[in-house]
Amino acid sequence: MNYSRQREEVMDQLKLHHDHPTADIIFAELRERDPNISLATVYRNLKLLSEHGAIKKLTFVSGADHFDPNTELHYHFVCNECGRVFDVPMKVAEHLDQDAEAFVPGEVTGHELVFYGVCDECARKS
Amino acid sequence: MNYSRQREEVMDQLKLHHDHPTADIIFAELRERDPNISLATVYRNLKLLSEHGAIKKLTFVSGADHFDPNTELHYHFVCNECGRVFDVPMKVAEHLDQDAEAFVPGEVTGHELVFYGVCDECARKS
DNA sequence: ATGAAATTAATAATTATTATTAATTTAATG
DNA sequence: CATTAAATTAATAATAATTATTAATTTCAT
Ligand SMILES: [Mn+2]
Ligand SMILES: [Mn+2]
Ligand SMILES: [Zn+2]
Ligand SMILES: [Zn+2]
Repeated sequence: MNYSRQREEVMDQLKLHHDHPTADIIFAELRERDPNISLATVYRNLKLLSEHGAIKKLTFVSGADHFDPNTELHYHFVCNECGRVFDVPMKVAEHLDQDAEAFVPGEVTGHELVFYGVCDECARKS
Repeated sequence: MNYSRQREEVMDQLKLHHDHPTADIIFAELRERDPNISLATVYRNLKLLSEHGAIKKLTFVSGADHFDPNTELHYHFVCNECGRVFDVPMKVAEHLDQDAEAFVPGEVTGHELVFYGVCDECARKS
């Protein structure tokens, strides 16, 4: 993987976020500093970076994928109203993979845990 | 929600599955018995049925949504090679929602837990 | 400096899903 | 049973998210 200015920009911009942005958000932000960068370039580099394990792709029940610069195993909370994605800094249940292994026709290498609910802000509105 | 023959067919066909099919698989199967059923009808009814809680929509890291006639809370194992989705009949960790609540800016109403790995069949092939 | 391989911007294509619409079906009511 | 308004359908168009194509540019080992 050669160096590219655009890839570095994508990585740097994502690292500024703690709110798990989508590709189009990163694109919109980069466009302000680099008005020639292409949306396909943002998608391609987010894909490459996640395939190389430099970032993490997060897929939830609907809409576009989200991206996380934090590749440590940790959990997320998704608001069913506004769709925002929050980190859940609780202790990771490492034992889960072993627990599951006994019930699975294969080898378990990891897990993802997502909590759903309504965030305080949305609860206040209704 | 009025009765419709097509909706009943979608529900019945999904209930025959233990392998979490996608909309296009249900469509292909129904077409054999009912050659006039439309793909949009399958999508619309899967959406309606899951909104009414009669079935469960499952979204994983890539590709199309999967559907599950079992609405009880339970976990899944996805093979990273073939993409197949297996049930994981381990005990459900009900306490997780309460554990998470302390770390979350909102109210947690549920969670989804997905295990990833390689199924035995795919492991044998490589 | 040279040149092969990698990357880009622009755009086309693809995939999964939802929306539109005119025709048909359902089900409540007289 | 006949009437009729609302729900549903098949067919198809449209949309949203993402990936592929391509010609031009950039990177980087030699
Ligand atoms: Mn995170
Ligand atoms: Mn299941
Ligand atoms: Zn919210
Ligand atoms: Zn497999």
